[in-house]
Amino acid sequence: MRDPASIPDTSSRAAAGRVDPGRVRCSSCAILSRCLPASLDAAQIHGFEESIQRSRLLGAGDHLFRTGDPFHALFAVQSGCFKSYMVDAEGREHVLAFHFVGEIIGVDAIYPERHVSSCVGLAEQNSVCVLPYRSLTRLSQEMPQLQSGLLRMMSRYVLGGTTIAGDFTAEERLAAFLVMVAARLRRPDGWSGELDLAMSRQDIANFLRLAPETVSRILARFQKAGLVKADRKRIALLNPDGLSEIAACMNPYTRFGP
Amino acid sequence: MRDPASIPDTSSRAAAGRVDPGRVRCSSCAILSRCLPASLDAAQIHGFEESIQRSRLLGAGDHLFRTGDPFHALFAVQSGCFKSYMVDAEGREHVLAFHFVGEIIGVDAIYPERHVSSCVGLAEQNSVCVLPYRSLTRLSQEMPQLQSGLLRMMSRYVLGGTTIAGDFTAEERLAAFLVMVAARLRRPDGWSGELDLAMSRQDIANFLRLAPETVSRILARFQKAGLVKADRKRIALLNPDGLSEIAACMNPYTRFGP
DNA sequence: CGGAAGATTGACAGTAATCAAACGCTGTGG
DNA sequence: CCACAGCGTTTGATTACTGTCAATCTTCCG
Repeated sequence: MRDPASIPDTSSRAAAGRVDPGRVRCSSCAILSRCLPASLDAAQIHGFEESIQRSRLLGAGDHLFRTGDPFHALFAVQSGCFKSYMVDAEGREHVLAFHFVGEIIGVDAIYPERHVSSCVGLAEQNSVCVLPYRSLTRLSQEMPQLQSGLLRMMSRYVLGGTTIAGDFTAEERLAAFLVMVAARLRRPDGWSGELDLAMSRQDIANFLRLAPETVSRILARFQKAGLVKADRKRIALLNPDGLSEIAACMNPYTRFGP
Repeated sequence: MRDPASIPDTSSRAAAGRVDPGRVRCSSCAILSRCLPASLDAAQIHGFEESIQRSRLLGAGDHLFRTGDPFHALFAVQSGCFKSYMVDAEGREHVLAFHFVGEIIGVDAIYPERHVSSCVGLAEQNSVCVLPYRSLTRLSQEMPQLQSGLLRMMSRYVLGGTTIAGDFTAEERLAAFLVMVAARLRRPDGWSGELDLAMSRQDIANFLRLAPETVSRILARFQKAGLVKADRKRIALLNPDGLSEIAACMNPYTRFGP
């Protein structure tokens, strides 16, 4: 029933970025606690809802935006997983970030007022809330909590960007990646210890500036050491503490987190 | 007259972070056009001045703050140059960023409300304006331009952080570094083409995740190719276009800048 | 003049990339 | 139902970029 993976699926469902028929209702959203309006009170959340646009649905391989597109809005991930990447002059792909549920996409485009990166959905189904930037800044003028939330959110992205940038070994980076993804995928209502990654080995490699073969090899090494059990995109963290120890050097999130 | 470089100079001048006797006067500041209040009108700048604290003077090796310090304020570099860095569990130093005149320090500490990195002055004399964070957010509520400026500034840091993070060769990273520093050091009133770097080879290496020997070697290679003329901390860019070409792959700043 | 710190240059080693091939899913078509 | 392509992943062999170790040189001060 599905098109080949290499071709964006636009036949059996609406075109990429289809507008959801229903309006956005933050107050009844399952991920409100992890989203931008989390710090607002009920009345403010209502005002927030009024200002944001409907959500967009994207299949695997559908683009949210591409390098050079004008910047109008931030996006909050409602479901699925996204990848921000740039292709350089030599044709190499550099993955800048993965975006999980509750995270905000597009902050790097505020200053240039244009998207410097491209963003694509990775999971079978992905959806975002569209947060028009003008509305956001206008609302922030009236809602100190929203302004504060925006600044805090952006501060996290500054921190997150420099985390993987450091001079670490391949093992350290991959261990940190697994620990970090586990932390960001963890739901408040418990966690089985098993990750279902939406991204390919190639994507992971491009994010960690490694070759895909190296990712496979290190994953095999981790498995032999009893740290993980990796089966394709299904990765179980058997010994999270062991991984954290390998990644001890980085991850300021966990050291100074909330 | 100066103490050895390894020992913070606290004898011949006041202690690190000495408070400047005069109050801050943004309206007559030489670097206003490159600083946060640039987008404000005269009346707003006056209000801004009232809210910020006096400036702090730091000698070479003096710390502005250290990992773990509580976060109270952002800092705007008035003169000199600063280095933000972290020391990991293995004792390796990772330079997160260099901060030049007009740039803002401390944005990564907003979210954790604690400094995750340490920040040290590199030049002989360095000074910052202290921008208490509470005052900034309060002012931003009244001044849309200031809020906008804050968000734009942070967006740049998100972008800047991911620039060097990519998978590039040592040559590409060093070339990009030189081009980037030149761009950030350039004054509106022309530029001689000569850089006077405040940081050591070791600092550059730690920023670019290279060994200091590699920095020296590549610099020698660039010199042999007629791209630069390097004499210790004095580096002349003889062929900026050639360097830009080597660094073509990165630097979204220059591709999508203002 | 002599010592110390940083920078440079050289020799060698190691980590990760590249090249190459085989494997295992998944979906297709006979 | 099973064979076969197609793609991503895994594994192996080799290469090479960059790091490490070591020595020399320069500059700066005492």
